[in-house]
Amino acid sequence: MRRSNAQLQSDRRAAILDAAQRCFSRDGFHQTSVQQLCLEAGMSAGNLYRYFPSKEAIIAGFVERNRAEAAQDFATVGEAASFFEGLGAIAQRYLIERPEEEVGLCAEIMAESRRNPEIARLYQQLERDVHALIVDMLRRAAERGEIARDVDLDAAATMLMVLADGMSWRRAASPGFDAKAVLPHLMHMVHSLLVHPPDGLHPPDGETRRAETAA
Amino acid sequence: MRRSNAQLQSDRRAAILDAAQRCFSRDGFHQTSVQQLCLEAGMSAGNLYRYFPSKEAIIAGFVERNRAEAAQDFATVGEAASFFEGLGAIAQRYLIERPEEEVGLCAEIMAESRRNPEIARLYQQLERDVHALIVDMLRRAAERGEIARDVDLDAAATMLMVLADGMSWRRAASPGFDAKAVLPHLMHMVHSLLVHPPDGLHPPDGETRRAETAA
DNA sequence: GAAAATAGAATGAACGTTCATTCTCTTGTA
DNA sequence: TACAAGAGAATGAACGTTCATTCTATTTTC
Repeated sequence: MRRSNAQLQSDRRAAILDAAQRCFSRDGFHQTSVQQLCLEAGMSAGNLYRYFPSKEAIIAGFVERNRAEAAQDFATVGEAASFFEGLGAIAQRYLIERPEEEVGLCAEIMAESRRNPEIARLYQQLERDVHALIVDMLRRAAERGEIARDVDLDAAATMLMVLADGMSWRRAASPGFDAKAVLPHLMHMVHSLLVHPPDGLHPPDGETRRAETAA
Repeated sequence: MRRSNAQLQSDRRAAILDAAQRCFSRDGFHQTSVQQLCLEAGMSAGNLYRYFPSKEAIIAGFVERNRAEAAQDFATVGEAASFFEGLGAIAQRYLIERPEEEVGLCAEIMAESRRNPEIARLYQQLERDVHALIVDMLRRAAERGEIARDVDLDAAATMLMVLADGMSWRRAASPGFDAKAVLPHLMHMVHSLLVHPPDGLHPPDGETRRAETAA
C-alpha cells in the first residue's frame, strides 16, 4: 500500500513558496491570482490546495520561512571577530546584496501585516526575535568594550532596525538608490550612536558645538 | 443652459479622496472595493465615476495631493530660526504627530508604487521633489555654518530620507514602537552625520577609537 | 425645460475554492 | 516475477461570489 511521502510534501511546499515569491514580489499578494501562481509553480489549482489550505496560508508561510532564515543568518554572521566587522557583514548581506525580489517581498509582507491580523501576529513575532538577537549582539559588544558601556541597548537595537527598514524601502521604492554609496554614511552614524551615545535622554547639544571642528 | 460647477467638482473630488484615504489606509487599495468606497463617501457608484475615470485614478490622486502638501510643509517649516530647530520641527511633524492613517496610506502608496508604473512615476517625482527640498535646506545650513561645510549634501539628504522611511515603517508595522522615545537617538545620529561627517568616502575608523571616551 | 447631478440596477469578467475524476506509484499476494 | 488492489498525487472544469465599470432612469438646479 502506498505511503505518504513526507519529503515530497516538504519539497512541494517549498516549490510553491518559491513560485509565490516570484509572483508576489512582482505583482503583490492581492493582484496575484491563484491561477497565475499555479502557472508559475507548474501545478494545478486543485493540487496546490493539497499543500496550503488557502492563499492566505501561503502568505503566512513566507513570514515563517523568513523568520527561520533571519535567525540563522544572525547566528552565523554574528560570530565575527569584532563587533563592527560582524555588523558590516550583516549590513552588506541585508542591505546591499539581498536580491531585489526578497526586498520587494518584504515590502509586501509589511504592507500586508498592517491589515491582516494573522500576518501581523507572525510578522511582529519575527520583529521581536530580530530585536532580541540585535540586543544580544550589542550586549556582547558592550561587555567586550567594543561599544560604549552605557548604550541604551533597547533603543539602539530599535534604531538599527529603523535604519534597516529605511534602507530596504529606499531600495524597493526608488530605482536610482545606491545603497552601497550611502552605506559608509550609515555606518558613520551607527558608530556615533554606539560609541559616542547621547548622554542620558536629552537631545544632543545641537547649537553649542559648531561645524568649525570639521571642514 | 446650465453650466458645470467647477467648485462642486473640486469639492466632490476632495470628499472622495478623503473617504478613500480612510478605506485605503484601513484595508489597502486592492482590498477596498468601489462599493465600499461609495458607501464611505456617501455616493453612488455611477456618480463616483463622474469624478474619477477609474479606481486607479483615485490612487494616483493621492500621490499628487501628498506631493502638494509635502512641498508646502517644507516651505513653511523650513523657515525656522536655526537649522536644527527647523529640522526638529519637521521631525516632530512627520515622524511623531502624523496621524496613523496617513502613515498607513503612505505605506500603501509605497507598496503600490513597486508594481504600478503610473504610481511609480508619480511617487518617484515626489521623492525627487522632497530630496531637492532637503538638499536646499542643507545647503543653506552649510552656508550659515550650522553644519559642516564639506557635508556630502546629496548623500546626507538621502540618509535623512532613509531615516524618515524607517521611522514611518516602524510606526506602521509595529504597534509597540515609541517614535518619541527614539527620536533623541535619531537626532544624535543626524547631528553626527551633518556636524562631524566622515572624512571623504572611506568608512569611519571603527576599531581605533574605542568606547573609553564615553562611559 | 434643459442639462448637470445623482442613484441604483445591470453586466461580464475574474476571483478563490471545490470536486469528481484520472494518473502514478507502492505493496501484498500468488 | 507478475499483477491487481489501494491510496497518494494531480488534474482542470465548474461553482458561487465579488469585482470594476457602464447603463438607464430620476431628481435637482439654474
